[in-house]
Amino acid sequence: MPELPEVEAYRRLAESASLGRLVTAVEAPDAWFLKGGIVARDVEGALVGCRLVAARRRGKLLLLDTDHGHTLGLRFGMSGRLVVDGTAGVDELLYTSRRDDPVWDRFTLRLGASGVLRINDPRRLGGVSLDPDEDALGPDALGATPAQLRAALAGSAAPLKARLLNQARLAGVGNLMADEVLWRAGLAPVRPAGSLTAAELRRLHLQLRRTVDLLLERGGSHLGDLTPHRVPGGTCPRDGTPLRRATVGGRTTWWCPEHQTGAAEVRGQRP
DNA sequence: ATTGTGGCCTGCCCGC
DNA sequence: TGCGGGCAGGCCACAA
Repeated sequence: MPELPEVEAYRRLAESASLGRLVTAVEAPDAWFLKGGIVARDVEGALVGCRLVAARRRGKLLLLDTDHGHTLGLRFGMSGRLVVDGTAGVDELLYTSRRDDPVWDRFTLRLGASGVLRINDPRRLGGVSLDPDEDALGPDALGATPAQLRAALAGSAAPLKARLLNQARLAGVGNLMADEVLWRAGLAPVRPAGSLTAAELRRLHLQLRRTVDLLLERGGSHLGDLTPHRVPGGTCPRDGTPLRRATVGGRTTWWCPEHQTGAAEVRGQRP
């Protein structure tokens, strides 16, 4: 499930392997994969004959800039892989096939005479857009300042985790990383987002930064310390308490009821 | 406005 | 051995 770490790996791959190259053709066999009301001809018209000049990322959105001013936006859903000239951006993804079946190539750029940049996405949950509205996304989770994190959470009655997953508020955190960050910060996902004390906000910011760095280093959002324990019967790797499972913010959520503190404890009560 | 829900899509895994 | 039902989750439309 590509979250920030995977998409950053894709960005680095695109940057190292595709910049400066000429787009010679576009293959978009799946109309569903084109978002924002565009058709294959639109993408061709915007990109063929251009060179790729920058590979940027905002949250889970990969942005490829061209020298003619257009920007290609690539989304990977949970099962999309970026492959450039046969090199995949990440080794494996959780919750999807490890195979690289050509029929799952949903979008392809031909680069130069023989190069290929393509999205291989078994479940078609990703998509491609032209000149996407980057400011529809909040600040990137990588490098978000304490003030930006505070602003993303302030005044909200929504569950803390739901707010962390809201890409318009903070871009890049997905389900697994949210559980990992909250576990590390010792905060219950069901806490109202706006209920955090200043000390808790500092703790959350610190652990967000550390977790993003760690998962970037390890190379995947599924490589956190909590992830292996997000299974029936799983226990907290910190204190051994049986983990709790519930749907929070519409997603399967696992947390430790012992050390991830809830609203009751904030008010000085023990559950 | 904010918050919650369901559906998209399809491969994979479990239990029968 | 094959089959069917859950399940996974990023994102979006829609409802309250």
